[in-house]
Amino acid sequence: MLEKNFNFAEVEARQYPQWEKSGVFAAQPESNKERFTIMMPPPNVTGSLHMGHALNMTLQDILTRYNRMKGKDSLWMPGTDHAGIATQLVVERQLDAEGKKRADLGREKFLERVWEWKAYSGGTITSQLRRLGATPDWDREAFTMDDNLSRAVVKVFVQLYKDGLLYRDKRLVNWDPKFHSAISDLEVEAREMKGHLWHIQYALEGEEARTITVATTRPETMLGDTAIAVNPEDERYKGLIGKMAIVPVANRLIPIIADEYADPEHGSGAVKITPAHDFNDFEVGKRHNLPMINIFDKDAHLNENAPEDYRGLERFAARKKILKELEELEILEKVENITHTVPHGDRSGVVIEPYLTDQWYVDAKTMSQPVVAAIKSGRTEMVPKNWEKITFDWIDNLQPWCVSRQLWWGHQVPAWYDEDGKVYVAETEEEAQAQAPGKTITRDPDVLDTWFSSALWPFSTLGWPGKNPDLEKYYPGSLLITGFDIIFFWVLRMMMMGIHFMGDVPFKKVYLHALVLDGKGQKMSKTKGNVIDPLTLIEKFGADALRFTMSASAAQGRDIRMSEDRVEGYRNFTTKLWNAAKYCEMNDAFPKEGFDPSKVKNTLNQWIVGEVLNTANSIAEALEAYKFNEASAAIYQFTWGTFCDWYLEFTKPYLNPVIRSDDEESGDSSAAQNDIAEEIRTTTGWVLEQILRLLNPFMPFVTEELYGQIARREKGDTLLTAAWPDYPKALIRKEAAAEIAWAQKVISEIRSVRSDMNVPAGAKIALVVQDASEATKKRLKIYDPALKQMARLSSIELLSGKAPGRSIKAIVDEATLILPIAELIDLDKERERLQKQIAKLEDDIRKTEAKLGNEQFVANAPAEILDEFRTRKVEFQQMIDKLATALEQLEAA
RNA sequence: GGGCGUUUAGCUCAGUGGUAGAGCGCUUCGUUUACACCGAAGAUGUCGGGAGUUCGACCCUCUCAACGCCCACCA
Repeated sequence: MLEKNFNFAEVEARQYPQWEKSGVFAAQPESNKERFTIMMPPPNVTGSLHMGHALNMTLQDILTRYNRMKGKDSLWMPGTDHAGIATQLVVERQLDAEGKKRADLGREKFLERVWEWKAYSGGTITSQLRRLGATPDWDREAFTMDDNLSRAVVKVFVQLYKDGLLYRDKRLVNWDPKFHSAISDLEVEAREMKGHLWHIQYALEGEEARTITVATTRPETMLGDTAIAVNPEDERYKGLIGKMAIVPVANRLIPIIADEYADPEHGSGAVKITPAHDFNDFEVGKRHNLPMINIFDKDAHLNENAPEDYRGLERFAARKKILKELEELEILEKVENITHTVPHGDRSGVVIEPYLTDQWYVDAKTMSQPVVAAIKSGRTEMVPKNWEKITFDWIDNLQPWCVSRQLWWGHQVPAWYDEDGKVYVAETEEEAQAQAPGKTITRDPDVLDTWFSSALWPFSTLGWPGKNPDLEKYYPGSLLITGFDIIFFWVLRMMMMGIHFMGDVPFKKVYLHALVLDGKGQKMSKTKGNVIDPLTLIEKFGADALRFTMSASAAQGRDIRMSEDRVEGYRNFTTKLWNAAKYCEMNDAFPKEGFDPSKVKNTLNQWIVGEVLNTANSIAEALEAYKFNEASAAIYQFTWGTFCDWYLEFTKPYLNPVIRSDDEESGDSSAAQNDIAEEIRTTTGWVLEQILRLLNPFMPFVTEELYGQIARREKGDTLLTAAWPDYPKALIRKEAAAEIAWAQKVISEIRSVRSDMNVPAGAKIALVVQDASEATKKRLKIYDPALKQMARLSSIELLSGKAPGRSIKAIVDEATLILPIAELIDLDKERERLQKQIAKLEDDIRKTEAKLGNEQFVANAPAEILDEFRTRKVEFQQMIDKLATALEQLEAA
């Protein structure tokens, strides 16, 4: 017997290890089944599960399970990422707490610490994925710093260097003064801030009375000025071009140059040029061969290129000091309050400094051209489609990708330098040495951007650069599911690398899902303290409920607001299913071997069997189109709304002898009734089993448990290996569906009337049908037990001619409901109800008539629409007539 | 500044060129042997404003507004 409630905690803990042990998560490279490959976006190895993962992983697991059931050889490749900066930061913080710095330990010891931390916390995220019920091929779990993946990184680096797509260059980078490292454009976050625009007068050489005014938001950088630029068309300054100005405080001479970059409309029209500390100025400087004076050190403190009393000052302290000095010199012409965007490090949170250094760059622009082609030709398709355009726009403005980081945790750059600074790129030190005979070489201390190694994920995890049969079979992947927030960081870079090294796109489709926000629509973040922990929800409502919430919320193109109410609602759904199964068990309604759903005779059974097919089709169709919300809605609606609310209720009278015994008029022999009951039991069991299969990808735990205990309680197989139902079209029986629709309508109407008339719940009423057609009579007979049970009727009587005077009627097709218990009825209320209904119908008729009276409509509307309007009108009129009769009779009473 | 998205029932959100939908919440009723984490019935909307295309617009076009996100070097 099933327990009273679904104990999800117990079931989850018991089921998962069994699944994993059974080995069905594993791909089957030897099989010749059609394959389904999906690469898990590797989470940070030392991280823990957040809502975004829960969404992302649930969707992947649903499709993996679905495809596995469809009989495909499914590879869901799991793994984790070393997450360079993030992980190094955590360990540095730990050291900090011990009062140490990473420099104290030295590189080797520090890396040992990081590996220790990885060993300690690295299992968290993967065990949490198991809690969620995810079924990737764990045996293949990869880590971006595994030996073979690291080999791939080196190989790629060297090859790109040889191909001229990777090079070392001295240019401005986004420098993070806190991490002492370069970061990529993508890791810079522009934050809007209040600031000032200072107008400063620079004196001209030789004519100290004349000045030229420049405007700047960063006065401290004037110590590195090497020119003033004015627009060549700017009449105000034409005469000054070629003259020299004096940088205040620094007392250095700089030329006044003409450059289009200076916008006469902006500021004073003259702009100071600081090539070493501004991206635009850098370009201007290159155009005019200006010297580049770097005035900062790696902490963004002023260095020896600044006047002596500024050296060592932090940049903002320097700003204060210089402003004070300018004021004293009375050359601070004015100060404007402005809001502007200031670049910040997305992880460090400090202001990013454009900084002149040597770094390694990937020629992303060149490499992304084939990516554009692949997307345009449809070799990789993005879902939703609008991301494709955004992608193209981004690629259009692509800058070289700075891939070196001045960190220790990561893949060390495979480049060596000799005493003269000449660089040797090679896979090993021996090879590098061979290129530099007789020289002493030292390795580049920098490591690569985390995303460099994850860009190789689709093939490095399959054994590349080795010759691995897996690579042949599973590349390119069928699908990538990830959040749109890492489309530039990761998706496109995988495409660049995949196309370059594998000669083919890494995946055929990319499904980009939205972000998970908190209940108020805010991004979840630790600093805001609004993070909802998926593990908490799993503990409270079960993994199935959380998974279903994720799936049901995943409409395309919209962020998801996470609310606990919704999870609770789907927890209730698991309970509902559990109880339905319990009901089946109580009624011996189990699936039977050899049962052929297309052979059922009873209308109810024919109908439900067709509904199962419709539902299965809807789910499959929705999943193939990545409409997870529609798929979820279909199975939810069928299970609860169709199976539980209607089918089980409809069939109860046939299964329950107590209810059936007071039905003596149905005319069926008890043998025939037994046959019906038997068919219902078998069908019910079959439907339950289909629900368990269809729902399994979404709610694996509860379905597996019920499958084991009810549906396949003797054989002990599992849904993991069960086939996705493939039904014959013959299951659809239109006539049966129409019959049941009629019965549903009758029952709903009777219920509605009962309720409106305040008939006490316990009181049974009679349905008296006047002048019924033969078809209606037949139907009434077929659904007699169901009508009595579900609409709480005492009897159904057939009358011809006028109904008894003191009765009240409501209309259900031709059926007339008569309530002989006049005392129970509030006449005024009933009159009001009828009048209201009539008024509404009359209004509907007016609208319909107006429509049909419109010549253009009649001329242009398609036939079926026109017909619909005509029948509609007739129906409305019939109902009004019947209601009017009822009202008449009411008045008579 | 550029781009994108959103605006539908009290809340969270689906949705389609042909008389508006779900879940939650709310109201009323209900201990009928699966289920109160339940069942039945019900109320609530000029589908953001305006204009246009169409026989017909919540859906297509334009425009305005509000909110959100992304991108951007304007000193």
